[in-house]
Amino acid sequence: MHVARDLLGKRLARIKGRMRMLGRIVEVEAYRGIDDPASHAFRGLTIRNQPMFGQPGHAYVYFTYGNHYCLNVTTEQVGIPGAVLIRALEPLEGLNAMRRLRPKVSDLKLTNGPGKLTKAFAIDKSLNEIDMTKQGPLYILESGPESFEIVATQRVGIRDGKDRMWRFYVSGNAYISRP
DNA sequence: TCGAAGATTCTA
DNA sequence: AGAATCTTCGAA
Repeated sequence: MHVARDLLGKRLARIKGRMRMLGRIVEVEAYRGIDDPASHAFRGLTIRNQPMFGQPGHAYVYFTYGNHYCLNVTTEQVGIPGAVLIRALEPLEGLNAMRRLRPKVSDLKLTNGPGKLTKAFAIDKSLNEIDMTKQGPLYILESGPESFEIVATQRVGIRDGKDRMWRFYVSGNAYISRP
């Protein structure tokens, strides 16, 4: 599947006019509720994790380490927390805009991490809770038939919950955050 | 109200 | 290997 970003480029890194960015989802991680100690929802509902308890198919964007936004897509029915963290994309369209937003970085490193791809796609908390199942500023697209192997590993950057193999990536893809 | 940690990234 | 950087959370 793909992530699409449509923006009107109002002096955003000097991008003018209508701009569209597209990336293929090549790495994700799953997060759940009170049964998942690595999840933001582990200790119940808070202001930050509210979207995780909301409608499925919506964006959950959070800010971390004082610098970075991370993009999740919610997965479960209302009242049941769950989300998928988008960890890496393969850039497909709008490469020039991404290069503007992440200067001095090779194309391979444009979107190969959760904080990097939000920077390259100009995603911040203003897009929190947006419906990603419908065309709009940020949405998910079916990518048509593809053939690839999926690798499952431990999730990255967590303390607890390492026993779960809930990180998934496209085998051999060059845009993975780490091998 | 305050202290600590964090689903990270960049630089040395 | 270590700093940067600030929001969110939970305990006091």
